[in-house]
Amino acid sequence: MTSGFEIYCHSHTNLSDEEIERIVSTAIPGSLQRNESLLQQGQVCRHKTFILKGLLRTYGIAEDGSEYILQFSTDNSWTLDAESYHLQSASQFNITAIERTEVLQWTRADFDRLLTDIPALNIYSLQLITRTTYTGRQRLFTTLSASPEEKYEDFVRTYPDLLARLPLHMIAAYLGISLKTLTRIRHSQLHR
Amino acid sequence: MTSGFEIYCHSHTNLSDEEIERIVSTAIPGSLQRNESLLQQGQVCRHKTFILKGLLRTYGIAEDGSEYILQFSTDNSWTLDAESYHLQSASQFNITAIERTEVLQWTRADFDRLLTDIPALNIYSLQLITRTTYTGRQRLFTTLSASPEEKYEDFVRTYPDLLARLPLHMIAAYLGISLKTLTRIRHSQLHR
DNA sequence: CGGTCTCTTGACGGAGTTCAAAGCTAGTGG
DNA sequence: CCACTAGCTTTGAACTCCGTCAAGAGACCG
Repeated sequence: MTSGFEIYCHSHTNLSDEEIERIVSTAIPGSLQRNESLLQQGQVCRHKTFILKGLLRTYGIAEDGSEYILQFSTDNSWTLDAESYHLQSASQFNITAIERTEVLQWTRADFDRLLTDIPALNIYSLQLITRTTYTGRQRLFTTLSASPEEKYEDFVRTYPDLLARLPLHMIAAYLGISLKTLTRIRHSQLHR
Repeated sequence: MTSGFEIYCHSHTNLSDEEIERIVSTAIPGSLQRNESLLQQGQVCRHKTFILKGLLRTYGIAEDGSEYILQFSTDNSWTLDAESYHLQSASQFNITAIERTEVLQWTRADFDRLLTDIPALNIYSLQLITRTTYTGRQRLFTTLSASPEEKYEDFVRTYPDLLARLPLHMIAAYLGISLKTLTRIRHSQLHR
């Protein structure tokens, strides 16, 4: 059986078939219902997760109880709370399924062993974390500098495919604006 | 001559004296006047930079010309535009000295060789980038969720030492609020 | 078909921004 | 060493955009 993960590895890494097979053999498959959580605030993030299909959000809860979304993760990408995973500390964030989601997971111990044994995986991991840093910077700059309208336009440009799969209030929670403002922007853009 | 860099390496890494010496021997020392730039928007970031003493800011310019600060970097820390450095692409950001600053720099080629040859340096680099990712997340969440007042309090808590070294308009540009609002907050906090 | 979730809209209030002016400070050059 | 200037900080007035509250219509799911 050739899974989506194997196809992904072939096109994004230099891993050999044997290496991929070894990686897959230690993976734990799982699936999440809509609204089911992969990780909750206060828990330790014990797995590295690859998303075969579906949609997750990583979010934190502000003091007043409102939700702010740091990241959406969809098909063929990785998700975890890096800090909690590496330090085995309590996570401040939640990761929850927006749609039914199929995942592969690795425990820290298993994945560390793979990293030690497979140099190509190590290189790929490094690329990944580097890219994460870039997009994070970009996101921070936009969040700081852009107006609500610019943020929305940027979101549409960057994630056109997500637009249809997300309720508006989550887009608002991602952009850091109120639902009201988001609706207002969308309304004003119709009349152009 | 034992430089601040060597002392730093001893306390923060597992590098041996010989390794440290090798690293230092390929470094290019430099110094920046107040307001002098290490990197300007559009240039390629050709060096990895360690700050011996001083204070730098990394910032971007929004479309309307205003400045937003992504990061302050001070004594015994590293700075660069990671994306520009790794991809040798044009940087979107500027890095400029706030105070007179003494640095050590390595070219990409030299540092890559060091990384290949010295495993302990590799491990340290990985820790560093991992920590960068954490703080970036934290920053994003605060930027999204906190009120201007909370942001300021958080800044004071996190960087008490920087407070005295920075003009207020830079703190405002870091927090993403107007100078006016920052003054108002500081004023209101006096009367408590 | 009933209920929950989602989206839109209106009225209102307020926090933050912009613009402008003026006092203060510190660094520079004569 | 002093005078001067440029940059820094504060403050005021007016405005505007965004958020909160509230209500209602529509869509989707069980």
